[in-house]
Amino acid sequence: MKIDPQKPADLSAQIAQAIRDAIISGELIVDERLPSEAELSDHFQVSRPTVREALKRLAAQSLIRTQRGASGGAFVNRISFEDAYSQQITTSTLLLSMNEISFDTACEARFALERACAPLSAQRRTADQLATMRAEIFRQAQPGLTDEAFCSSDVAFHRALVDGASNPVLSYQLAGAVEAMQPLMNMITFTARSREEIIGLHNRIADALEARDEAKVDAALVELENYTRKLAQDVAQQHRKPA
Amino acid sequence: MKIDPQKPADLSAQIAQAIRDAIISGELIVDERLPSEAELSDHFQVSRPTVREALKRLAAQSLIRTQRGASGGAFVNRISFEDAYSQQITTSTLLLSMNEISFDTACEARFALERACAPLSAQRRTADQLATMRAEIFRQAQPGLTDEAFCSSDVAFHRALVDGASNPVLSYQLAGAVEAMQPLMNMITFTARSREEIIGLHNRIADALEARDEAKVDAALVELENYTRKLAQDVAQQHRKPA
DNA sequence: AAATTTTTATTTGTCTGACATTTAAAAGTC
DNA sequence: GACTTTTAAATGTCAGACAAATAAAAATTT
Repeated sequence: MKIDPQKPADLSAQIAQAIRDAIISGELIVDERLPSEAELSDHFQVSRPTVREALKRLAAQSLIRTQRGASGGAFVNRISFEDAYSQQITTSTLLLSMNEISFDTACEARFALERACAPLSAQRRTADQLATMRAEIFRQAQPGLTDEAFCSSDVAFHRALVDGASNPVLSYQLAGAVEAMQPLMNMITFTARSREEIIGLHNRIADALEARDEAKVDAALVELENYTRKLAQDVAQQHRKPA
Repeated sequence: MKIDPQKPADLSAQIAQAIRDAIISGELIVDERLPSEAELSDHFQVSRPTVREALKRLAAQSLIRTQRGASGGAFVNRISFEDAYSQQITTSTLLLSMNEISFDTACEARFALERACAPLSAQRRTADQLATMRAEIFRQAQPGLTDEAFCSSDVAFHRALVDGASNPVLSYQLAGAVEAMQPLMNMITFTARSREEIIGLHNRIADALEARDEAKVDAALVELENYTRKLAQDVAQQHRKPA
Protein backbone atom coordinates (compact mmCIF):
# COMPACT_ATOMS: atom_id res chain seq x y z
CA MET A 1 0.00 0.00 0.00
CA LYS A 2 0.98 3.49 0.74
CA ILE A 3 1.46 5.79 -2.11
CA ASP A 4 -0.03 9.18 -1.93
CA PRO A 5 0.04 11.90 -4.60
CA GLN A 6 -0.31 15.27 -2.94
CA LYS A 7 -2.24 16.77 -5.78
CA PRO A 8 -6.00 16.59 -5.38
CA ALA A 9 -7.87 16.42 -2.06
CA ASP A 10 -7.73 15.92 1.68
CA LEU A 11 -4.66 14.06 2.79
CA SER A 12 -6.52 12.31 5.59
CA ALA A 13 -9.12 11.00 3.13
CA GLN A 14 -6.39 9.76 0.80
CA ILE A 15 -4.52 8.03 3.58
CA ALA A 16 -7.72 6.45 4.86
CA GLN A 17 -8.46 5.16 1.36
CA ALA A 18 -4.95 3.75 0.97
CA ILE A 19 -5.24 1.82 4.21
CA ARG A 20 -8.81 0.79 3.39
CA ASP A 21 -7.65 -0.59 0.05
CA ALA A 22 -4.89 -2.50 1.79
CA ILE A 23 -7.45 -4.09 4.11
CA ILE A 24 -9.90 -4.97 1.34
CA SER A 25 -7.18 -6.42 -0.84
CA GLY A 26 -5.97 -8.58 2.00
CA GLU A 27 -2.59 -6.85 2.20
CA LEU A 28 -3.43 -6.19 5.82
CA ILE A 29 -5.12 -9.07 7.55
CA VAL A 30 -7.41 -9.34 10.54
CA ASP A 31 -5.81 -8.48 13.88
CA GLU A 32 -2.67 -7.27 12.20
CA ARG A 33 -1.22 -4.19 13.82
CA LEU A 34 -0.81 -1.10 11.71
CA PRO A 35 2.33 0.98 12.09
CA SER A 36 2.14 3.48 14.94
CA GLU A 37 0.83 6.95 14.25
CA ALA A 38 4.37 8.29 14.37
CA GLU A 39 5.55 5.72 11.83
CA LEU A 40 2.57 6.38 9.58
CA SER A 41 3.09 10.12 9.69
CA ASP A 42 6.71 9.55 8.81
CA HIS A 43 5.82 7.16 6.01
CA PHE A 44 3.16 9.36 4.42
CA GLN A 45 5.14 12.52 5.17
CA VAL A 46 2.29 14.18 7.01
CA SER A 47 1.74 15.27 10.57
CA ARG A 48 0.33 13.06 13.26
CA PRO A 49 -3.04 14.86 13.49
CA THR A 50 -3.56 14.19 9.79
CA VAL A 51 -2.81 10.50 10.29
CA ARG A 52 -5.16 10.46 13.24
CA GLU A 53 -7.98 11.92 11.20
CA ALA A 54 -7.46 9.15 8.67
CA LEU A 55 -7.52 6.48 11.39
CA LYS A 56 -10.71 7.92 12.88
CA ARG A 57 -12.36 7.65 9.49
CA LEU A 58 -11.50 3.97 9.41
CA ALA A 59 -12.60 3.49 13.00
CA ALA A 60 -15.99 4.97 12.10
CA GLN A 61 -16.42 2.15 9.58
CA SER A 62 -15.28 -0.44 12.11
CA LEU A 63 -12.33 -1.27 9.88
CA ILE A 64 -9.85 -0.75 12.70
CA ARG A 65 -9.87 -0.66 16.48
CA THR A 66 -7.32 1.11 18.64
CA GLN A 67 -5.72 0.22 21.92
CA ARG A 68 -3.74 2.48 24.15
CA GLY A 69 -0.56 1.73 25.99
CA ALA A 70 2.64 -0.10 25.23
CA SER A 71 2.19 -2.65 22.44
CA GLY A 72 -1.06 -0.88 21.69
CA GLY A 73 -1.89 0.73 18.39
CA ALA A 74 -4.40 0.36 15.59
CA PHE A 75 -5.42 -3.16 14.58
CA VAL A 76 -7.37 -4.39 11.61
CA ASN A 77 -10.76 -5.22 13.01
CA ARG A 78 -12.79 -8.30 12.21
CA ILE A 79 -16.12 -6.73 11.30
CA SER A 80 -18.76 -8.47 13.36
CA PHE A 81 -22.30 -9.02 12.19
CA GLU A 82 -23.38 -6.73 15.01
CA ASP A 83 -21.17 -3.90 13.73
CA ALA A 84 -22.45 -4.46 10.24
CA TYR A 85 -26.08 -4.50 11.44
CA SER A 86 -25.91 -1.19 13.21
CA GLN A 87 -24.07 0.50 10.36
CA GLN A 88 -26.59 -0.77 7.88
CA ILE A 89 -29.52 0.33 9.99
CA THR A 90 -28.11 3.82 10.39
CA THR A 91 -27.44 4.17 6.68
CA SER A 92 -30.77 2.69 5.61
CA THR A 93 -32.75 4.80 8.03
CA LEU A 94 -31.14 8.02 6.87
CA LEU A 95 -31.33 7.01 3.24
CA LEU A 96 -35.09 6.55 3.54
CA SER A 97 -35.73 9.66 5.60
CA MET A 98 -33.61 11.93 3.42
CA ASN A 99 -34.59 10.91 -0.07
CA GLU A 100 -38.35 11.18 -0.34
CA ILE A 101 -38.84 7.49 -0.81
CA SER A 102 -42.53 6.74 -1.09
CA PHE A 103 -44.00 4.53 1.57
CA ASP A 104 -45.07 2.11 -1.16
CA THR A 105 -41.53 1.74 -2.51
CA ALA A 106 -40.06 1.07 0.90
CA CYS A 107 -42.88 -1.26 1.81
CA GLU A 108 -42.57 -3.21 -1.42
CA ALA A 109 -38.86 -3.70 -0.89
CA ARG A 110 -39.27 -4.74 2.69
CA PHE A 111 -41.92 -7.36 2.04
CA ALA A 112 -40.23 -8.66 -1.08
CA LEU A 113 -37.11 -9.35 0.94
CA GLU A 114 -39.02 -10.73 3.87
CA ARG A 115 -40.93 -13.12 1.62
CA ALA A 116 -37.56 -14.31 0.37
CA CYS A 117 -36.75 -15.43 3.91
CA ALA A 118 -40.08 -17.01 4.59
CA PRO A 119 -39.57 -20.39 2.88
CA LEU A 120 -36.24 -20.90 4.63
CA SER A 121 -37.73 -19.80 7.92
CA ALA A 122 -40.59 -22.26 7.52
CA GLN A 123 -38.07 -25.05 7.12
CA ARG A 124 -35.65 -24.08 9.84
CA ARG A 125 -37.30 -21.91 12.50
CA THR A 126 -36.52 -23.11 16.00
CA ALA A 127 -39.02 -23.47 18.81
CA ASP A 128 -37.28 -20.57 20.47
CA GLN A 129 -37.77 -18.24 17.54
CA LEU A 130 -41.41 -19.24 17.35
CA ALA A 131 -41.79 -18.49 21.05
CA THR A 132 -40.26 -15.05 20.52
CA MET A 133 -42.81 -14.34 17.83
CA ARG A 134 -45.70 -15.49 20.02
CA ALA A 135 -44.43 -13.33 22.86
CA GLU A 136 -44.29 -10.27 20.62
CA ILE A 137 -47.81 -10.96 19.40
CA PHE A 138 -48.91 -11.09 23.01
CA ARG A 139 -47.27 -7.75 23.68
CA GLN A 140 -48.96 -6.25 20.65
CA ALA A 141 -52.34 -7.19 22.09
CA GLN A 142 -51.79 -5.25 25.32
CA PRO A 143 -54.33 -2.43 25.53
CA GLY A 144 -52.20 0.45 26.85
CA LEU A 145 -49.46 0.12 24.22
CA THR A 146 -48.27 3.29 22.50
CA ASP A 147 -47.96 3.35 18.73
CA GLU A 148 -44.17 3.47 19.04
CA ALA A 149 -44.10 0.42 21.29
CA PHE A 150 -46.44 -1.39 18.93
CA CYS A 151 -44.14 -0.66 16.00
CA SER A 152 -41.11 -1.67 17.98
CA SER A 153 -42.69 -4.99 18.82
CA ASP A 154 -43.65 -5.35 15.17
CA VAL A 155 -39.99 -4.98 14.21
CA ALA A 156 -38.98 -7.58 16.80
CA PHE A 157 -41.58 -9.98 15.43
CA HIS A 158 -40.35 -9.63 11.89
CA ARG A 159 -36.72 -9.91 12.91
CA ALA A 160 -37.49 -13.20 14.57
CA LEU A 161 -39.08 -14.33 11.34
CA VAL A 162 -35.99 -13.33 9.38
CA ASP A 163 -33.62 -14.90 11.89
CA GLY A 164 -35.62 -18.08 11.51
CA ALA A 165 -33.95 -18.60 8.16
CA SER A 166 -30.74 -19.31 10.10
CA ASN A 167 -28.68 -17.49 7.55
CA PRO A 168 -26.63 -14.70 9.13
CA VAL A 169 -25.99 -13.09 5.76
CA LEU A 170 -29.72 -12.87 5.12
CA SER A 171 -30.34 -11.51 8.61
CA TYR A 172 -27.72 -8.87 8.04
CA GLN A 173 -29.11 -7.81 4.68
CA LEU A 174 -32.64 -7.72 6.05
CA ALA A 175 -31.75 -5.73 9.15
CA GLY A 176 -31.70 -2.52 7.15
CA ALA A 177 -34.92 -3.23 5.33
CA VAL A 178 -36.90 -4.14 8.43
CA GLU A 179 -35.54 -1.61 10.91
CA ALA A 180 -35.39 1.32 8.54
CA MET A 181 -39.14 1.01 8.00
CA GLN A 182 -39.90 1.70 11.64
CA PRO A 183 -39.73 5.50 11.49
CA LEU A 184 -42.11 5.42 8.54
CA MET A 185 -44.45 3.05 10.35
CA ASN A 186 -44.34 5.25 13.44
CA MET A 187 -46.16 7.92 11.47
CA ILE A 188 -49.21 5.71 11.23
CA THR A 189 -51.78 5.90 13.99
CA PHE A 190 -52.99 2.41 14.66
CA THR A 191 -56.62 2.18 15.61
CA ALA A 192 -57.77 -0.67 17.81
CA ARG A 193 -59.33 -2.21 14.73
CA SER A 194 -56.14 -2.06 12.65
CA ARG A 195 -54.06 -3.50 15.47
CA GLU A 196 -56.49 -6.37 15.73
CA GLU A 197 -56.16 -6.99 12.02
CA ILE A 198 -52.36 -6.95 12.12
CA ILE A 199 -52.23 -9.22 15.15
CA GLY A 200 -54.51 -11.63 13.33
CA LEU A 201 -52.11 -11.73 10.40
CA HIS A 202 -49.15 -12.15 12.74
CA ASN A 203 -50.90 -15.10 14.29
CA ARG A 204 -51.50 -16.61 10.87
CA ILE A 205 -47.81 -16.22 10.09
CA ALA A 206 -46.79 -17.83 13.37
CA ASP A 207 -49.25 -20.66 12.87
CA ALA A 208 -47.99 -21.29 9.36
CA LEU A 209 -44.40 -21.28 10.57
CA GLU A 210 -45.31 -23.70 13.31
CA ALA A 211 -46.85 -25.97 10.70
CA ARG A 212 -43.83 -25.34 8.43
CA ASP A 213 -46.22 -24.38 5.67
CA GLU A 214 -44.31 -22.15 3.26
CA ALA A 215 -47.29 -21.28 1.10
CA LYS A 216 -49.41 -20.10 4.00
CA VAL A 217 -46.59 -17.94 5.37
CA ASP A 218 -46.23 -16.32 2.00
CA ALA A 219 -49.95 -15.74 1.65
CA ALA A 220 -50.16 -14.12 5.05
CA LEU A 221 -47.18 -11.88 4.28
CA VAL A 222 -48.81 -10.76 1.05
CA GLU A 223 -51.98 -9.90 2.93
CA LEU A 224 -49.98 -8.05 5.55
CA GLU A 225 -48.22 -6.06 2.86
CA ASN A 226 -51.49 -5.09 1.23
CA TYR A 227 -53.05 -4.16 4.54
CA THR A 228 -50.03 -2.09 5.56
CA ARG A 229 -50.14 -0.17 2.31
CA LYS A 230 -53.85 0.43 2.71
CA LEU A 231 -53.31 1.83 6.19
CA ALA A 232 -50.64 4.19 4.87
CA GLN A 233 -52.96 5.32 2.09
CA ASP A 234 -55.69 6.11 4.60
CA VAL A 235 -53.26 8.19 6.63
CA ALA A 236 -52.15 10.05 3.52
CA GLN A 237 -55.77 10.77 2.57
CA GLN A 238 -56.63 12.05 6.02
CA HIS A 239 -53.70 14.44 5.77
CA ARG A 240 -55.01 15.72 2.49
CA LYS A 241 -58.50 16.55 3.74
CA PRO A 242 -58.21 16.87 7.51
CA ALA A 243 -61.70 18.25 8.15
CA MET B 1 -28.04 18.06 21.26
CA LYS B 2 -24.67 18.24 22.72
CA ILE B 3 -24.09 17.01 26.15
CA ASP B 4 -20.99 15.13 26.87
CA PRO B 5 -20.00 13.45 30.14
CA GLN B 6 -16.22 13.20 30.33
CA LYS B 7 -16.30 9.89 32.11
CA PRO B 8 -15.88 6.91 29.83
CA ALA B 9 -14.23 6.89 26.41
CA ASP B 10 -12.83 8.87 23.51
CA LEU B 11 -14.13 12.37 23.35
CA SER B 12 -14.12 12.42 19.58
CA ALA B 13 -16.28 9.29 19.48
CA GLN B 14 -18.70 10.78 21.96
CA ILE B 15 -18.96 14.02 20.05
CA ALA B 16 -19.45 12.17 16.79
CA GLN B 17 -22.24 10.16 18.40
CA ALA B 18 -23.92 13.27 19.76
CA ILE B 19 -23.96 14.91 16.34
CA ARG B 20 -24.98 11.63 14.69
CA ASP B 21 -27.92 11.36 17.06
CA ALA B 22 -28.92 14.91 16.27
CA ILE B 23 -28.94 14.09 12.56
CA ILE B 24 -30.88 10.85 12.96
CA SER B 25 -33.44 12.46 15.25
CA GLY B 26 -33.98 15.26 12.77
CA GLU B 27 -32.64 17.92 15.10
CA LEU B 28 -30.20 18.74 12.33
CA ILE B 29 -31.71 18.66 8.88
CA VAL B 30 -30.26 18.11 5.43
CA ASP B 31 -27.99 20.90 4.18
CA GLU B 32 -28.02 22.59 7.56
CA ARG B 33 -24.67 24.01 8.51
CA LEU B 34 -23.09 22.80 11.70
CA PRO B 35 -21.31 25.29 13.96
CA SER B 36 -17.72 25.96 12.91
CA GLU B 37 -14.97 23.83 14.36
CA ALA B 38 -13.99 26.68 16.66
CA GLU B 39 -17.56 27.02 17.92
CA LEU B 40 -17.89 23.28 18.43
CA SER B 41 -14.64 23.04 20.33
CA ASP B 42 -15.82 25.91 22.49
CA HIS B 43 -19.22 24.29 23.01
CA PHE B 44 -17.92 20.84 23.89
CA GLN B 45 -14.96 22.28 25.78
CA VAL B 46 -12.42 20.31 23.78
CA SER B 47 -9.66 21.25 21.39
CA ARG B 48 -10.13 21.73 17.69
CA PRO B 49 -8.20 18.59 16.68
CA THR B 50 -10.60 16.56 18.81
CA VAL B 51 -13.58 18.16 17.13
CA ARG B 52 -12.00 17.51 13.77
CA GLU B 53 -11.55 13.82 14.54
CA ALA B 54 -15.24 13.65 15.38
CA LEU B 55 -16.18 15.37 12.13
CA LYS B 56 -13.97 13.03 10.10
CA ARG B 57 -15.77 10.07 11.64
CA LEU B 58 -19.06 11.50 10.42
CA ALA B 59 -17.60 12.30 7.02
CA ALA B 60 -16.52 8.67 6.68
CA GLN B 61 -20.17 7.67 7.00
CA SER B 62 -21.24 10.34 4.49
CA LEU B 63 -23.27 12.02 7.21
CA ILE B 64 -21.61 15.38 6.63
CA ARG B 65 -19.63 17.10 3.92
CA THR B 66 -17.24 19.98 4.42
CA GLN B 67 -16.44 23.06 2.43
CA ARG B 68 -13.54 25.39 2.89
CA GLY B 69 -13.54 29.14 2.83
CA ALA B 70 -15.76 31.90 4.13
CA SER B 71 -19.30 30.66 4.71
CA GLY B 72 -17.91 27.19 4.41
CA GLY B 73 -18.11 24.61 7.14
CA ALA B 74 -19.64 21.21 7.75
CA PHE B 75 -23.08 20.53 6.35
CA VAL B 76 -25.48 17.70 6.97
CA ASN B 77 -25.24 15.57 3.87
CA ARG B 78 -28.16 14.05 2.03
CA ILE B 79 -27.02 10.45 1.75
CA SER B 80 -27.30 9.45 -1.88
CA PHE B 81 -28.07 5.94 -3.05
CA GLU B 82 -24.61 5.90 -4.58
CA ASP B 83 -22.99 6.66 -1.23
CA ALA B 84 -25.10 4.02 0.44
CA TYR B 85 -24.27 1.48 -2.28
CA SER B 86 -20.53 1.81 -1.94
CA GLN B 87 -20.64 1.74 1.84
CA GLN B 88 -22.77 -1.36 1.80
CA ILE B 89 -20.55 -3.11 -0.70
CA THR B 90 -17.44 -2.37 1.36
CA THR B 91 -19.04 -3.60 4.56
CA SER B 92 -20.60 -6.69 2.98
CA THR B 93 -17.40 -7.68 1.21
CA LEU B 94 -15.33 -7.45 4.36
CA LEU B 95 -18.01 -9.12 6.45
CA LEU B 96 -17.95 -12.12 4.14
CA SER B 97 -14.20 -12.31 3.77
CA MET B 98 -13.48 -11.94 7.48
CA ASN B 99 -16.03 -14.22 9.07
CA GLU B 100 -15.63 -17.63 7.52
CA ILE B 101 -19.02 -17.56 5.91
CA SER B 102 -19.49 -20.71 3.90
CA PHE B 103 -19.97 -20.33 0.20
CA ASP B 104 -23.34 -22.05 0.55
CA THR B 105 -24.60 -19.57 3.11
CA ALA B 106 -23.59 -16.57 1.03
CA CYS B 107 -24.94 -18.16 -2.11
CA GLU B 108 -28.26 -19.00 -0.51
CA ALA B 109 -28.69 -15.45 0.74
CA ARG B 110 -27.79 -13.94 -2.57
CA PHE B 111 -30.16 -16.04 -4.64
CA ALA B 112 -32.98 -15.79 -2.12
CA LEU B 113 -32.81 -12.02 -2.38
CA GLU B 114 -32.39 -12.04 -6.11
CA ARG B 115 -35.42 -14.28 -6.54
CA ALA B 116 -37.35 -11.74 -4.49
CA CYS B 117 -36.62 -9.17 -7.19
CA ALA B 118 -37.37 -11.42 -10.10
CA PRO B 119 -41.19 -11.13 -10.17
CA LEU B 120 -41.02 -7.34 -10.03
CA SER B 121 -38.32 -7.31 -12.66
CA ALA B 122 -40.42 -9.51 -14.93
CA GLN B 123 -43.23 -6.99 -14.68
CA ARG B 124 -41.23 -3.81 -15.04
CA ARG B 125 -37.91 -4.42 -16.78
CA THR B 126 -37.26 -1.87 -19.51
CA ALA B 127 -35.98 -2.67 -22.97
CA ASP B 128 -32.80 -0.92 -21.99
CA GLN B 129 -32.18 -3.16 -19.00
CA LEU B 130 -32.86 -6.21 -21.13
CA ALA B 131 -30.35 -4.96 -23.68
CA THR B 132 -27.76 -4.54 -20.92
CA MET B 133 -28.27 -8.12 -19.89
CA ARG B 134 -27.97 -9.38 -23.46
CA ALA B 135 -24.78 -7.37 -23.91
CA GLU B 136 -23.26 -8.87 -20.78
CA ILE B 137 -24.19 -12.36 -21.94
CA PHE B 138 -22.43 -11.60 -25.20
CA ARG B 139 -19.32 -10.51 -23.31
CA GLN B 140 -19.40 -13.65 -21.24
CA ALA B 141 -19.23 -15.73 -24.39
CA GLN B 142 -16.00 -14.11 -25.61
CA PRO B 143 -13.26 -16.74 -25.70
CA GLY B 144 -10.28 -14.84 -24.27
CA LEU B 145 -12.08 -13.63 -21.14
CA THR B 146 -10.30 -14.00 -17.81
CA ASP B 147 -12.14 -15.50 -14.86
CA GLU B 148 -12.16 -12.09 -13.17
CA ALA B 149 -13.70 -10.41 -16.19
CA PHE B 150 -16.25 -13.20 -16.47
CA CYS B 151 -17.26 -12.71 -12.83
CA SER B 152 -17.38 -8.96 -13.25
CA SER B 153 -19.72 -9.33 -16.19
CA ASP B 154 -21.77 -11.78 -14.16
CA VAL B 155 -22.21 -9.13 -11.47
CA ALA B 156 -23.24 -6.57 -14.09
CA PHE B 157 -25.80 -9.01 -15.48
CA HIS B 158 -27.35 -9.66 -12.11
CA ARG B 159 -27.35 -5.99 -11.20
CA ALA B 160 -29.32 -5.27 -14.33
CA LEU B 161 -31.80 -7.93 -13.26
CA VAL B 162 -32.15 -6.35 -9.84
CA ASP B 163 -32.43 -2.84 -11.24
CA GLY B 164 -35.22 -4.15 -13.44
CA ALA B 165 -37.46 -4.14 -10.40
CA SER B 166 -37.34 -0.34 -10.56
CA ASN B 167 -37.21 -0.10 -6.81
CA PRO B 168 -34.18 1.87 -5.65
CA VAL B 169 -34.51 0.53 -2.11
CA LEU B 170 -34.34 -3.02 -3.40
CA SER B 171 -31.39 -2.17 -5.63
CA TYR B 172 -29.58 -0.69 -2.68
CA GLN B 173 -30.24 -3.65 -0.42
CA LEU B 174 -29.20 -6.08 -3.12
CA ALA B 175 -26.02 -4.25 -4.03
CA GLY B 176 -24.25 -5.74 -1.05
CA ALA B 177 -25.53 -9.24 -1.66
CA VAL B 178 -24.60 -9.33 -5.33
CA GLU B 179 -21.29 -7.49 -5.28
CA ALA B 180 -19.95 -9.04 -2.11
CA MET B 181 -20.20 -12.46 -3.73
CA GLN B 182 -17.74 -11.53 -6.44
CA PRO B 183 -14.53 -12.18 -4.48
CA LEU B 184 -15.87 -15.59 -3.55
CA MET B 185 -16.83 -16.32 -7.13
CA ASN B 186 -13.41 -15.19 -8.32
CA MET B 187 -11.93 -18.17 -6.57
CA ILE B 188 -13.73 -20.50 -8.93
CA THR B 189 -11.98 -21.46 -12.12
CA PHE B 190 -14.58 -21.55 -14.84
CA THR B 191 -14.03 -24.21 -17.45
CA ALA B 192 -15.30 -23.64 -20.95
CA ARG B 193 -18.05 -26.12 -20.20
CA SER B 194 -19.21 -24.36 -17.02
CA ARG B 195 -19.21 -20.98 -18.71
CA GLU B 196 -21.36 -22.41 -21.45
CA GLU B 197 -23.78 -23.75 -18.85
CA ILE B 198 -23.99 -20.42 -17.02
CA ILE B 199 -24.44 -18.46 -20.22
CA GLY B 200 -27.25 -20.83 -21.15
CA LEU B 201 -29.00 -20.11 -17.87
CA HIS B 202 -28.43 -16.39 -18.29
CA ASN B 203 -30.06 -16.62 -21.67
CA ARG B 204 -33.01 -18.43 -20.18
CA ILE B 205 -33.36 -15.68 -17.59
CA ALA B 206 -33.19 -12.98 -20.23
CA ASP B 207 -35.71 -14.80 -22.42
CA ALA B 208 -38.09 -15.22 -19.51
CA LEU B 209 -37.76 -11.55 -18.59
CA GLU B 210 -38.41 -10.60 -22.19
CA ALA B 211 -41.56 -12.71 -22.10
CA ARG B 212 -42.38 -11.30 -18.65
CA ASP B 213 -42.74 -14.83 -17.38
CA GLU B 214 -42.16 -14.73 -13.62
CA ALA B 215 -42.24 -18.49 -13.12
CA LYS B 216 -39.61 -19.18 -15.75
CA VAL B 217 -37.29 -16.52 -14.35
CA ASP B 218 -37.59 -18.09 -10.94
CA ALA B 219 -36.98 -21.58 -12.27
CA ALA B 220 -33.86 -20.49 -14.10
CA LEU B 221 -32.55 -18.70 -11.02
CA VAL B 222 -33.06 -21.82 -8.94
CA GLU B 223 -31.13 -23.85 -11.49
CA LEU B 224 -28.38 -21.25 -11.55
CA GLU B 225 -28.13 -21.33 -7.78
CA ASN B 226 -27.85 -25.12 -7.76
CA TYR B 227 -25.28 -25.10 -10.51
CA THR B 228 -23.21 -22.40 -8.80
CA ARG B 229 -23.17 -24.37 -5.59
CA LYS B 230 -22.17 -27.51 -7.44
CA LEU B 231 -19.25 -25.69 -9.07
CA ALA B 232 -18.09 -24.44 -5.68
CA GLN B 233 -18.31 -27.95 -4.28
CA ASP B 234 -16.15 -29.28 -7.09
CA VAL B 235 -13.55 -26.62 -6.40
CA ALA B 236 -13.58 -27.47 -2.70
CA GLN B 237 -13.14 -31.16 -3.46
CA GLN B 238 -10.23 -30.53 -5.79
CA HIS B 239 -8.54 -28.53 -3.06
CA ARG B 240 -8.93 -31.41 -0.66
CA LYS B 241 -7.29 -34.02 -2.88
CA PRO B 242 -5.13 -32.07 -5.31
CA ALA B 243 -3.19 -35.04 -6.70
C1' DA C 1 -24.25 53.52 -12.48
C1' DA C 2 -22.40 49.15 -13.67
C1' DA C 3 -18.82 46.07 -14.11
C1' DT C 4 -14.45 44.57 -12.68
C1' DT C 5 -10.74 44.07 -9.60
C1' DT C 6 -8.78 44.06 -5.03
C1' DT C 7 -9.03 43.45 -0.31
C1' DT C 8 -10.60 41.27 3.77
C1' DA C 9 -12.54 38.09 6.92
C1' DT C 10 -13.92 33.49 7.81
C1' DT C 11 -13.32 28.68 7.76
C1' DT C 12 -11.24 24.34 6.89
C1' DG C 13 -6.65 21.90 6.15
C1' DT C 14 -2.22 21.10 8.03
C1' DC C 15 1.90 21.43 10.95
C1' DT C 16 4.78 21.56 15.25
C1' DG C 17 5.51 20.46 19.79
C1' DA C 18 4.04 19.35 24.05
C1' DC C 19 1.75 16.87 27.97
C1' DA C 20 -1.59 13.26 29.88
C1' DT C 21 -3.00 8.61 30.19
C1' DT C 22 -2.89 3.89 29.53
C1' DT C 23 -0.63 -0.38 29.40
C1' DA C 24 2.59 -4.13 28.82
C1' DA C 25 7.03 -5.44 29.67
C1' DA C 26 11.30 -4.91 32.19
C1' DA C 27 13.55 -4.19 36.48
C1' DG C 28 13.70 -4.52 41.15
C1' DT C 29 12.31 -6.38 45.75
C1' DC C 30 10.71 -9.56 49.14
C1' DG D 1 9.48 -17.73 42.57
C1' DA D 2 5.93 -14.31 43.33
C1' DC D 3 4.97 -9.70 43.92
C1' DT D 4 5.80 -4.71 43.36
C1' DT D 5 7.84 -0.82 41.10
C1' DT D 6 9.71 1.39 37.28
C1' DT D 7 10.03 2.37 32.55
C1' DA D 8 9.04 2.90 27.80
C1' DA D 9 5.84 2.99 24.05
C1' DA D 10 1.67 4.10 22.31
C1' DT D 11 -2.73 6.59 21.86
C1' DG D 12 -5.56 10.68 23.58
C1' DT D 13 -5.64 15.53 24.12
C1' DC D 14 -4.26 20.26 24.02
C1' DA D 15 -2.41 24.93 22.40
C1' DG D 16 -1.05 27.89 18.97
C1' DA D 17 0.27 28.78 14.49
C1' DC D 18 0.24 29.17 9.35
C1' DA D 19 -1.60 27.84 4.61
C1' DA D 20 -5.24 27.75 1.37
C1' DA D 21 -9.72 28.40 -0.25
C1' DT D 22 -13.67 31.15 -0.77
C1' DA D 23 -17.39 34.38 -0.41
C1' DA D 24 -18.54 38.87 0.76
C1' DA D 25 -17.20 43.59 1.12
C1' DA D 26 -14.55 47.43 -0.56
C1' DA D 27 -12.22 49.83 -3.98
C1' DT D 28 -11.31 50.84 -8.63
C1' DT D 29 -12.14 51.33 -13.36
C1' DT D 30 -15.03 51.75 -17.24
